[in-house]
Amino acid sequence: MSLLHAAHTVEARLEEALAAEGLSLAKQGVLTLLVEAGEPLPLSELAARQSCVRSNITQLVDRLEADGLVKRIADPTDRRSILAQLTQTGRDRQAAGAQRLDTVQATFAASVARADRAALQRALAGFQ
Amino acid sequence: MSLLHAAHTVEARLEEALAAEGLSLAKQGVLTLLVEAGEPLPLSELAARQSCVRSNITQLVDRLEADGLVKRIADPTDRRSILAQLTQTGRDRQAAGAQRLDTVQATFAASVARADRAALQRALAGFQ
DNA sequence: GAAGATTGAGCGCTCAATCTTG
DNA sequence: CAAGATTGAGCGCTCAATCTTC
Repeated sequence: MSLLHAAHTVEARLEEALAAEGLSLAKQGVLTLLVEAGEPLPLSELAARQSCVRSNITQLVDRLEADGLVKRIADPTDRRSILAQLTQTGRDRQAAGAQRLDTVQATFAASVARADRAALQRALAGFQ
Repeated sequence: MSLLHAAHTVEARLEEALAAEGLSLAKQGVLTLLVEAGEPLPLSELAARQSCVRSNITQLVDRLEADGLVKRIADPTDRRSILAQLTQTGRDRQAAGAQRLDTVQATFAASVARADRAALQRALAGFQ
């Protein structure tokens, strides 16, 4: 139960760090998927990988496109599908965001005693 | 980092359990504060105890009132203040919700090895 | 002026309904 | 008919602005 409280605290700090780049965890998540893929991805593929609903991605990409971080392009192989393509700004911003996240993550990791780390991993894995 | 994922999983299950009573974690949180207080509370007091913004409580109480679980009444000691008062339905529903939460919580607690419990508590506390 | 509550706008998420293309 | 995307409505949350009361 303190799990929810702890997660809320951690999430708030990560959001705060990303806000310095004009990003959010949701936006950074999509940008990172696109960077890792190395090519444009269909919106439905993004939804599947984020295990969320398609309409969520529609709106998220709306905002990413308004920010100039992503562009919608047609899928040559299927006219129903729409691909999300990173812009150069999007690529740069993702890298900056990842850097910010790493810093915060290191702070939290340091707060967990070495002896507790394995137990924490085990316990969290058990919740899946 | 798997912390966020685990918390999301747990939260989803708790929400699902409360949905069976037409409740949510947010609604149950406010109802529980009122039950524990044993008397009507000012909206700003609810916001303070949930450590959230006042306008959040305004809208949450709007929905609770629409559900017939809570009533807004005037504060006799301060005409700026508005008190949230439980209805009988609200009291009953909170008890039912608490029961549902206990069940789910027991399930998760059982999934954590006894040996890992102390370490988990320590680690989570360190995140505050 | 400061503290109470509310409103409007926006983010992130869900669901149900719709429209186009396969 | 099924799969792609979108729209509209709603929950839960934040912030900035407003209005009333202290």
